[in-house]
Amino acid sequence: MVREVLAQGRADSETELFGWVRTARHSKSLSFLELVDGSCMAGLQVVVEPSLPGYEGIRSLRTGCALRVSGRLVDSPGKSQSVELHAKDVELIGDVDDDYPLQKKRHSFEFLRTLGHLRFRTNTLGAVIRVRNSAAQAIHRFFQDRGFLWLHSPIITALDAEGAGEMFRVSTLDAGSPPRNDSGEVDFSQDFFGGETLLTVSGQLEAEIGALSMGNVYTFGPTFRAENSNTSRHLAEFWMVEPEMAFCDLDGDAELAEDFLKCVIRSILEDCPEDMAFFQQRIDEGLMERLDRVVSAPFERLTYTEAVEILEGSGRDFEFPVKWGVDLQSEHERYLTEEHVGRPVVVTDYPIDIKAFYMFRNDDERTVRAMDVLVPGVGEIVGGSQREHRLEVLRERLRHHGLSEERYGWYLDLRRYGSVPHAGFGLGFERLVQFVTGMANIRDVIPFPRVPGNAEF
RNA sequence: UCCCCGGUAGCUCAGUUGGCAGAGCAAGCGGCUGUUAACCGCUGGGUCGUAGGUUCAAGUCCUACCCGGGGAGCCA
Repeated sequence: MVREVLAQGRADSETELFGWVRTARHSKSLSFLELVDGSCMAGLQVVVEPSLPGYEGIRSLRTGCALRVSGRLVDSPGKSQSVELHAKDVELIGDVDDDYPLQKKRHSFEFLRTLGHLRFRTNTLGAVIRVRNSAAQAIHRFFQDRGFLWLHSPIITALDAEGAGEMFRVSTLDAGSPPRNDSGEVDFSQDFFGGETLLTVSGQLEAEIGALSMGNVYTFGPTFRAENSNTSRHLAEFWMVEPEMAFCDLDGDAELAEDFLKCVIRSILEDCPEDMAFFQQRIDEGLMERLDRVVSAPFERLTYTEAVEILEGSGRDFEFPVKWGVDLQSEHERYLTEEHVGRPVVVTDYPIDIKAFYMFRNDDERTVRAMDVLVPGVGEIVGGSQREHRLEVLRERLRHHGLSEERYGWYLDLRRYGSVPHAGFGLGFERLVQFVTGMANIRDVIPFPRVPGNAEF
């Protein structure tokens, strides 16, 4: 691979490589081919002399051609690379038609999104895919090092996770004329699973089952929301990381979230220095400084009540006025993390009426032990809470939300049989990749974005 | 779903008060003694998003629709 050759290639060694031409420069007496293979940002410069048999064919090579190249690695007299390959044999494996749409110039991300099968070949998407890979590995390593078990929560589910979002239905019924019951409603008892099933919006409830049996667990897999969201921060299919810890309160949860973000970011910086340098240089000038502030300083901790006081005292004229009891808007979160502290902020203890039924009720009975981690540029990257583990309080909360005890029977069972305080959070994997790379649009940090109106491939 | 902006050559864009459709890059051909998004010359390349309308005349003005982007809401 190019990565190996550049990292450890010794001058005067023989080597063979497979890859694609990124750029080809021909002069009268020489041809220069930049060969890339996806293993790293940089390409290897291949120098071809006219004395090589078949040199006429080399002159028609251009961006996109697939090649096998063998030759001798030598110190490069050029400025932009330390070694280069002097070709002894060049085989054209796959030619490109002359309407190849990728050029050796900057393309807009909008245009590249229309070429979902070719955009992987660009510097930026290549770097994103490598950083994404590195981030996924770092996430597993973080949890594995701490004894968390990877729990494979189901993708097809009958739970709606209490209104986390609109859901996609999974069904094998005839969409044109589904069976109906006496009252004219679709009869899902005749469906594949004998009942209505949906794509998961969260593995949290299943993770609680895991945590209350195995201690510390995490889920890491695809998640689906059928919301008609058209923003640079939302996908209909995205990956989510959801740790859940038994014998743990919100403080432990917030601590884990902070350690987690710092560890994963450090790991990526170490693992992908070239890709990160590219993002700093071409995508976001403030990237490294921002990431440094994340890994080097403690996150700010604020209660919701304190956050509201800060916002009220800011002298800012927000579009949505701040008032205790209403949820923080994007502009409020931005002000807190980007301007007030300039680092990630953990906001805790939100009003009970704007949060889900399963969150632990504080003694004041008007707030719950919920937290959001806000980061500059992206906003909410983590949302979590300590869960309500007290049977009677949970029953009361269910009643208050108009939810039936029968439906949540198994959830109540977990509180009847050896219940313990437990807590967890959900992290949007693509939002993490966005934050780490500085990419503006979430559609450019996932290989195959699914958004309203588009699910190509 | 709502608000704002945009759609002109393969790509990135310019196009003035309504008056002959433009540039750079890419492609094709030629040149160039080691290039770095190489460079230099020449050539080809257009249903101006779609459908209507106003006008002697529409890329330009009006209406509707489609698509894209930014912001908001929903959230991760």
